[in-house]
Amino acid sequence: MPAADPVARLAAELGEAVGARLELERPSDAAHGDYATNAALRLAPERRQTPRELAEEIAAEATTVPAVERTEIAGPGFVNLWLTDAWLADALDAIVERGRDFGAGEPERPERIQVEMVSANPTGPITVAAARNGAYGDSVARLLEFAGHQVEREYYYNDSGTQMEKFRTSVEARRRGEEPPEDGYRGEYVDALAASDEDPVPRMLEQIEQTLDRFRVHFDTWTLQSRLESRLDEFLPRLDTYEKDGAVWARSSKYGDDDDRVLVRSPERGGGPTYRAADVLYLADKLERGFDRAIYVLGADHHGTRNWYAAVARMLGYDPDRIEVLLYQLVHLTSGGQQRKMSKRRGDVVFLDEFMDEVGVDAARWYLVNRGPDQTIEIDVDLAAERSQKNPVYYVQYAHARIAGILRNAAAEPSNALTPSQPLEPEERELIKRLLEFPVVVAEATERRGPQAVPVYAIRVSDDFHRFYHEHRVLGSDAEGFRLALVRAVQNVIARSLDLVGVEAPDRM
RNA sequence: GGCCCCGUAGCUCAGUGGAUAGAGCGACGGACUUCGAAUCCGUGUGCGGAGGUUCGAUCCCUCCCGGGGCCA
Repeated sequence: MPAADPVARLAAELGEAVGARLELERPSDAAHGDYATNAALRLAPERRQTPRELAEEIAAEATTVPAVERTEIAGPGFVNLWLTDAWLADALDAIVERGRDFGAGEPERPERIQVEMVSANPTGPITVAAARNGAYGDSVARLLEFAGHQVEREYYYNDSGTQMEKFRTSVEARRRGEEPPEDGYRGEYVDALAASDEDPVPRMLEQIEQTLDRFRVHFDTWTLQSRLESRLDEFLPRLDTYEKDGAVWARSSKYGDDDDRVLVRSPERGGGPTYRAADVLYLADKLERGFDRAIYVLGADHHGTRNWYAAVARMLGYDPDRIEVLLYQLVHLTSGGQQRKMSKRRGDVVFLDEFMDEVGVDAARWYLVNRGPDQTIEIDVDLAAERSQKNPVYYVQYAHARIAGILRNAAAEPSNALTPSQPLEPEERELIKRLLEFPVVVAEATERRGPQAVPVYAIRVSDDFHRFYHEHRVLGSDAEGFRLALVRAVQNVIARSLDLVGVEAPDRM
């Protein structure tokens, strides 16, 4: 736990007084105090005491800590704690002190991490499905950076496979005024590419990069599959392989995969390396480049590759824990209550650019990372496009803009120093405690690779802020200086939360 | 047939061992002479089913039912 986290410090202090490590959580019901601990329930068996007895002892010890105003034992053995206003005011100071870095991690050993994402072959514009990959992967990357790691984002694509051939053939067919082949690519973008004589692949890549830049996903490196393929001969001897039916197989089942896999096709089948061979080379390439950890962000249809990658890592003598495969489920769009088709083949797929045109970049990012990766997303495009109170992304942004408004109107020097309200108003206490959750929220979101916790949290902060704002004035109040510090801290946390999921925090709306 | 994901309010979804399970949308009613009403306040229904582990299960385990996906 970072030392800058006041709650963690308090938990440590209490733990010392009690003689055991304990955790504090915010009870769902305010009647149960500011914080509560279940330490008595956890420790009762090993201490051979009843939970209630132990809770009595813990509660008694806890009152020796200055921050604790009073305690209460409840339920089967919870210890509920009420904290002094002074502690909460100090905690706010600590938050303000960190500024926009409040909640940032300080890992003992920062890692160098590669996040490879999107990686759609340049046979067409980025789709909404691929955009979920980018929204998810980029948010995980931002979280890891905020946690103190060094992150590089990479886009990998196959510039030489059969799909690329098919793509080029399709464009060429259009240039001759013909229909693309049966299983080829079609659609307005193919016609547009056919209108010029240039190689369509670089142009497509350029368009993809532009789209993703607009989506605020920026890549450090772009890697071509063809660059790796030349190294196959170098790597085959390092793998556990055998020949069967004229093909070269990896004995991956021995290393945890479900089956053995073909690396080089038999001469009758063309004799070339399979995409699995490219997987091997790419995985080795990543780890050779010195990343402590290589994260793959893949659609759930690739779930079978998890065991395969781990097997490859083992075969090559790498720690498989350095490889991480993050999977996410599909995206469906609905508008007017109707589900939109998402088939690429039929050409009725929704492209990310259209989606952003329709709902805006902020809403696009928000709605694509708003749900857990394991959850199939259904986005109501009509709602997402609505710039109103109905739309949570604007609800959060509005809280930020409202605060910016207060700060604009504030005099250079507050009318008084950081004198808190006496006593603290309930809305102020709630708001401070909410801000104090932030380091835990981001740490867990990072650990679980679950960025959806961040927007969910941002809504709660905004809730608490709007309620505070409605009840109390900042400017001209007896606690003006204190409240200015409070709302500035809220603004910082909202801005950071939004930034972690790639959404802007406007000062005006 | 094997594997993966999901099943929580009318709808879309949060909630990965704690107390009386939350939010948005949809519905209805109320609040602006004051820092931005894109705001606030109020009104309702729910953990697919059956066992098990645990002081305690929406959460972990097993089986069943239902939806989606991948492979064969």
